[in-house]
Amino acid sequence: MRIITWNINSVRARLHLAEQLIEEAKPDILCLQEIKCTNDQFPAKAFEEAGYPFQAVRGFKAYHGVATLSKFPLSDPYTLMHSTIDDGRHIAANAEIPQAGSVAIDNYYIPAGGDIPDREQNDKFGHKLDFIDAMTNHFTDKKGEDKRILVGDLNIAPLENDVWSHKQVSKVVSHTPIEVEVFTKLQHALPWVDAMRQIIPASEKLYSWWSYRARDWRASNRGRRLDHVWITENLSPKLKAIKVLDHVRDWEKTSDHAPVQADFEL
DNA sequence: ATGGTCGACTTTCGA
Repeated sequence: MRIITWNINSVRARLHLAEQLIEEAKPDILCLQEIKCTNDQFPAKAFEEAGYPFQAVRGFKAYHGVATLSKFPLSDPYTLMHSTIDDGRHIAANAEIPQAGSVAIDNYYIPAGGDIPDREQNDKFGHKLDFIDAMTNHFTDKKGEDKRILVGDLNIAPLENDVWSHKQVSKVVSHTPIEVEVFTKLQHALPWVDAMRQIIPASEKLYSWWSYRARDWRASNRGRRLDHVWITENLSPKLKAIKVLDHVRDWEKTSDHAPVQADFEL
C-alpha cells in the first residue's frame, strides 16, 4: 500500500502536476493539502478518471482545504473543527484495504502561524498552538487496536536535522521551542510513530519544503521538514520505505512542498 | 542588509 501526502498549493493551478505524480508514483491513497478551492470547485471527475473514485474532500474558499483520494473505498468521512475559526484543515476517513482491513487516514493542514512567534503579538501563532492542543485532546486515549495513519502539512519541523540551521531557524515560526514542545506532546498523545524518521535516521538532514524565494532552491538548500507521515505502533513493522519526492520540486510551476511517499506491506 | 515568490481574488492576504 502506497500513500503520498502533498501540499499542492492550489489543486486547480496544478491539476496536471497531480496527474503526473499519479502516473509516475501510482499511489493507492493521495492526500492533498492547500487545495485552495471549495468542494464544488474540486476537480473530482479528473481524479476519478485518474483511478481515484473514492474521495473525501474538505474544501474552503480561496484558502487551505484538504482532500483524500483513494483507490480503495473510503468509509465514514468526517472533518473536525479545532477552533471557532471556520476552516478546511482536516478530513478523516477509513480506507478499506482488501485483505488488510480498515486503516484510519487523518489528513491535516495545521495553520502556518504567521511571522511572529508570540501569541500576544500574533493571533495566528496562538491559533496554531491552540489547534495543536485540540488535536492532542482529540487523540489522547484513542490508543487501541486500530491501524491509523496521520499525514499532512503539519507546518512544524521538530528535529534539529529537520531544518537547514537549527540555530538560525529556532527563531522562525515552524521550529521555535514552544512549537516543538506542543508538537512533541501531540506526537506522544496516541502515541504516533514518526514514519519518516523510522526509515531515515535523525542524524541525516531531511526536508520536504523549500521556499519559492530562493534563487536556486537546491543550491541554497535551506529546507524544512514540514510535511509528515505518522503511524500507529502496529503499523511500524509494516512500513517498508519512505521517500521525499524532491524531483517534483523541480517541476515547472510546482508547489513549494515536495510530496512524501510511504510504502507499507500490510 | 534584508529581500526574495507564489495563488486566489482582491486592490491584499495567507503562505
